[in-house]
Amino acid sequence: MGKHQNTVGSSTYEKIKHDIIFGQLVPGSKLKLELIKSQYEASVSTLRETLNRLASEGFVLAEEQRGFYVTEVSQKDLIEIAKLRVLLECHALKASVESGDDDWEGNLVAAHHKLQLMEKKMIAGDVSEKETWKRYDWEFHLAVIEACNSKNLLDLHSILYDKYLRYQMLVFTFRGDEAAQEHHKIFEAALSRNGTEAARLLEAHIINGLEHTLAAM
Amino acid sequence: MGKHQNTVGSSTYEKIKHDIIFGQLVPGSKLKLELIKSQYEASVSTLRETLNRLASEGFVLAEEQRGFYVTEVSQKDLIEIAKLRVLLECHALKASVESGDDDWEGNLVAAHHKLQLMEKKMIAGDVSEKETWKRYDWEFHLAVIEACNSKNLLDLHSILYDKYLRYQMLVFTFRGDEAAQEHHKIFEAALSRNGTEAARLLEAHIINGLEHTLAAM
DNA sequence: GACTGCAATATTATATGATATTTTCGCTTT
DNA sequence: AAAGCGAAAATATCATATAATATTGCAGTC
Repeated sequence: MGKHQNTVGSSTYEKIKHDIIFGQLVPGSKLKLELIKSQYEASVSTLRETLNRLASEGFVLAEEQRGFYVTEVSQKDLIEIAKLRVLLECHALKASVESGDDDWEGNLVAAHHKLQLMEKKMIAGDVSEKETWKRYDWEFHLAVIEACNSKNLLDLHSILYDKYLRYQMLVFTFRGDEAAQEHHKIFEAALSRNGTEAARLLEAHIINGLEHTLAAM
Repeated sequence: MGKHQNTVGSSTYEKIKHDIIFGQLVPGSKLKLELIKSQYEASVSTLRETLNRLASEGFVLAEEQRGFYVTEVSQKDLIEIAKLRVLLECHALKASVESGDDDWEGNLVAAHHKLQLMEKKMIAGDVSEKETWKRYDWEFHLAVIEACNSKNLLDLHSILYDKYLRYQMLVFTFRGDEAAQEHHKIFEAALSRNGTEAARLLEAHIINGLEHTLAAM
């Protein structure tokens, strides 16, 4: 399954989104078209398409007739996002745990296993694979809620996750063993179909991450 | 405060979104660029910007290298949207009722009053101002939750409301007195700062609307 | 005779550079 | 200071060129 050929549009979308989330494009900075044109090797129109998409997802601010800006960050915004993530992700978790089938379980076990391996590496001091860790964390959280049976909910969650991630990357300090244990407990509760408990643990996990990030801002 | 001059981009965005919500553009139909170019009097680039925005909001499906389509409708999708609206709007309501100040109350009273007037008209048989009714309904629901203190939440809600509205318009049959009474009860509970009760009523209101719409599909 | 595979053609989407508007900013004048 | 006036810079829009997909028509095969 080769990754399918990319259009200029979709690959600049990925690149710019990535650069916003990982802090290469600093919050509040102006995205002058001529400037980023050379940086991302795409024409003005293509960039405008991309920036419009990112604007409606909330990563970019589009000011009518005066250009595009990387969305600002603030403690208030982070708190809002964390709370929304709790609301949506816990809701999805409960639904998912109730209706997940064997495929769901298999996927979840695999995702947890991979995440755990990566966490061990990072706890041991190897922080070189930040991006892979991020992907595994994402895949784990997605695997838990994937059986929630609502595409709309998963789509919203995906954007919230990325916004939350952006704040984590902003202050990047790995929470280490603590977060790993939380993941493990969520995993166990979900697998034993204890939705209420899993949701409680997930909420604590997100709020702990929030406080960790807030403290570092 | 005159409505500020519109760019071609933002006005075609409004128009196309409107035409999707109100059914002028039929679900599943292809949005061929050359065709809609003449229809909306904008260039291909401008249209692509617009369609990309609508795609990330979920009103349009963008299929890489094979164009844009009006998002399909389905009962499953409607149910998902209604459930999400319950989740987000009830949450926002409780927060709003807890922290709303005098301005919030004033706004809410005004919005409810206008909606009530319009509902009386419509119950009396005048269905000519569908669009105005829609706006007042929106303004009322927004007024209730506006003090929730989360821009992120309000933004998500706004899109969900429009998606829900699209289904209502699809089968348009006014629920009349029933809905009007529900609105009134929600209003009273919110004003008397009974968040739990107001949320319960709001949930019932949305679910009743859902069932009404499902039955008519 | 219907079906499959392939090549030529037409249609459509994507991407670009050029042009028209609008905003920004420094300079002058009051 | 504040307001008014350009020149410069940036954004918004467009028409066109390029690349991809869909369609059609024709051979060869079962």
